Amino acid sequence: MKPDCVIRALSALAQEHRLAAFRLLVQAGEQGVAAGVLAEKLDVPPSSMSFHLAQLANAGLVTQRRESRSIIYSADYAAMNSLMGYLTENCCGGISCSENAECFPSSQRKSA
Amino acid sequence: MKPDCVIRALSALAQEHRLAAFRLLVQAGEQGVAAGVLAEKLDVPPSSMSFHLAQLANAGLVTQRRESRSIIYSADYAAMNSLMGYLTENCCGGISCSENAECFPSSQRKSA
DNA sequence: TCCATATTTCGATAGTTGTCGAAGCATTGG
DNA sequence: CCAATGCTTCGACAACTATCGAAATATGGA
Repeated sequence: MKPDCVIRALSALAQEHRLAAFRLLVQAGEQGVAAGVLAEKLDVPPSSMSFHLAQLANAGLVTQRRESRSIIYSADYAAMNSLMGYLTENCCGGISCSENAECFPSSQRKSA
Repeated sequence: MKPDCVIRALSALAQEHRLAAFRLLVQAGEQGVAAGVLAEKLDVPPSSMSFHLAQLANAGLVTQRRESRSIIYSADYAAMNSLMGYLTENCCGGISCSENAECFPSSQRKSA
């Protein structure tokens, strides 16, 4: 993961509403959550939510897909793993935990 | 670690010069690095460097101590571990790597 | 004491970010 | 084809952030 990309990912998560949204998406797993549902759960106007989701998408931390009228967002676990890997390697003394633990959706956790 | 504190830590790291400075501090270990040395290594004016170091300190990611005329900054591994723990628990599907791996200064790594 | 060194604080300024209503676009149902 | 729904884009504005020179503060040595 390039430093530039790391900065964007960290910036994306370094905001109250975006961190909260991302947590919800991680909990939701592959199934994802619609933009409107996130807006309602976080009590944020749709246009603001859209702005924040765009930032998360730009950082590569979430993916989006249309499903009928809704746009469903999902956490990108691979991107989050990359970020964690970078932080572990470069900001944590270099002890890697990605060798023996990866980040997975909670749905996989339960079945694993 | 409180969400508010997480946001501050992420914000602190979400900046080119600060991320670079923190990486250098992590590499340096307990010994730390003087503010002026960081400024020179990163090619940033002293006043700018001071501003960034204050942000890292405010986020609790670094500690400072005076040593003669210099102010020595050191990475706070415990704070970084807390951050990693929060991210692992809340943004990563909940698979914890802090159970079997902690973040330590590179000096400890070599001797461990 | 006086000067040099190391760093921070202050102040001005440019740029970026967050907010949110209004308007626009895509999709579905009548 | 029209209206309703779901979401995004646009535009304006306030708030925050980064930058950096100049001045202030702290320390150590002559």
